[in-house]
This record gives sequence, structure tokens and C-alpha cells, in this order.
Amino acid sequence: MFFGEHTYKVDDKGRVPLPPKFRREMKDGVILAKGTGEKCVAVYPVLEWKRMADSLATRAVTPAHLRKLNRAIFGSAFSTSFDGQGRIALPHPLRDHAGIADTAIVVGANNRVELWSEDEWKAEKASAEEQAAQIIETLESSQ
Amino acid sequence: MFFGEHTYKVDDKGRVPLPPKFRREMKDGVILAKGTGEKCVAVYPVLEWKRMADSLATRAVTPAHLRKLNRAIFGSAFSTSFDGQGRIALPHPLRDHAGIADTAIVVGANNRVELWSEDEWKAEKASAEEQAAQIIETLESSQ
DNA sequence: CCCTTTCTCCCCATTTTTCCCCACAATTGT
DNA sequence: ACAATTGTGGGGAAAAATGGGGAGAAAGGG
Repeated sequence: MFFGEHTYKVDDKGRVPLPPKFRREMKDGVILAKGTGEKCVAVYPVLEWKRMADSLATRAVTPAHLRKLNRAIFGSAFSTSFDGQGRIALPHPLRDHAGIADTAIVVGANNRVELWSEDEWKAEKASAEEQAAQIIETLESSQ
Repeated sequence: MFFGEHTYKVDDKGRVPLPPKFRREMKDGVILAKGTGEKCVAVYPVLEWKRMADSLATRAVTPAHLRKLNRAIFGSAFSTSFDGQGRIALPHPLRDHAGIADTAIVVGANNRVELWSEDEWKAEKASAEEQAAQIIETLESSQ
């Protein structure tokens, strides 16, 4: 389980540290993938990612469908691990996708970790909080 | 398992490098074939390709059917291996089929690798991601 | 049948990138 | 206050990306 929001520098070699607590849950290696829908990079512990990939693959209805699905799932995923200082290297396609320059916001999101650029995160957080507030409103008014 | 999306130059002799991780899984040689259905080149490790060809052959319903199948499978397949720099040479028929000019997108898709032209990949990726997103939606909402 | 041309394959060279290691400052916990 | 951990920055060795050169095989035309 990953919690919290942390800010880290991305050095000019594209390396990002993760919080020590996160590393300990990911020492077997991680899978980097594009955040589905959002402009961020998703970081999964390998086991968690395999579980997800399997449950997706079983939804394929035809061979052509499965090929396409594999392309989407595996094509956007990169396998990597930590260096001696607890950093991971961001592949260029992913860094571009998330628009991450020299600062990354590292966000714990239950079963995965997400990396955001400062700008995208600010926008996402604002809209997330607004939506959450609305949901809470409707919940409370229906009591 | 093949992961990720990588961009490589195709030199004027039609040679394409593959990522080092892919080479290590393919050092016994590879089979190049037309992507079934899609405008791409499929690259299989020999063992994986044999497994596939066998499983197809056992489903042939008549001898004539089997002959036709063999022609289709083996006729468009090329056996090759890596040169000293980790490149494979693309036979002309395949390069034409995939419309690959001077840049190839190398996509890991689980048990195989695919080579795409920039344009075809852009289109395919968009539709593949859309499909995946739909499935993810249904997964999440069914939880 | 032989010569020419093309293509393939293998080797070498250069630049770029990646990876692994070390160093130091800042922070945390004891 | 001290020791250990963590954030940040680089240096240097190794690997990888890219580009050609040239020998030999295959193809094609006279």
C-alpha cells in the first residue's frame, strides 16, 4: 500500500528517487507504464502489474482483440529496478508522456505509485478535490 | 516477455537494431513474419514461433486446408539472426508490407516483438489504447 | 558461359547513452 | 551530539546506436 505525496528532483540523466518506504515494497523490481488516461507515469511492483495484465488479457474476445490488447499493455510498459541510491531511470517516452522536466511529484495511490509533473499534478489535484467534495456533498445530503 | 516501445533508425541497408533485453531472449535466432492482419512485421523467438506453428497445424481440418495454412505461415516467414552489432536485416517484402522507411518503432507485445512504421504505429496505438481503456473501465466499475 | 551489377553478410569506427560507483550535504533518529 | 539514512550531483567505464567499407555470393544480361 502506497501513501502520500512527495517531491523529488529529476537529474539531467532522468533519474528519480522514490521514498524509502516505497522501495522496500518494490525491491523485486518495478514496471513503469503510462498512466491510463492521465498524463502521468504509473509505477507498479512487478507482481501487482502481472496480476493486472493477466486480468486484462482474460477479457479479450478474439485473437485480433488479444493482439491489440497485448500491444497496449506491454507496449507501454518498461521493466526496471533501483540503482544503488534508490533511484529509477525514466525512459524517454514516458518522461515525455508525463511532461516531467526537472521535478517529479511522487504520489502513492494504493496499489501503485504515480509520477507527475508539477503542473499536471496541480491540475489533477484540484479537479480531484473538487470532485471528491461534490461526491461528499451528495452523500451527506442524501442522509 | 517483451516490453516497451523503442524507436530505432533503419539504415539504408535495411538493418534494424533491437533493444539489448530483447536480443538476450532471442539469441537462438528469430523468425520474421508478416503481422497477421496488421501492417507490421512480427518477430518471434524460434521456439515461440514453432510452438505457434504447431498449434495452428493441429487445427487444420483437411489436408488441403493444412497445405494452404503451411503456405501462408511458412511462405511469409524468414529465419534470421543478429549481426555483431545486435541488428537484424529486414527482407524487402516485409519492409514493404509494413511500410517501414528510415525509422522503425519496436514494440514488445508479450511473446513477440513487432516492428511498425511511425505512421502506422501512431494509428494502431491510438486504437489499442482506446480498447484497453474501455476494458479497464469495465474492470474498475465491476469491482 | 562469362562478365557485370546487385545484394548480403561480416567487420571496423565513432558517437552517444546507460549503468555503476563514489562523494558530499542534509536530514532523521537515537 | 553522533551515527545512520537519505537526497543530490557527477565521473568514468562499459555498452549500445549508428554509419560505412569491403569481400563474397547471387542474379541478370550479353
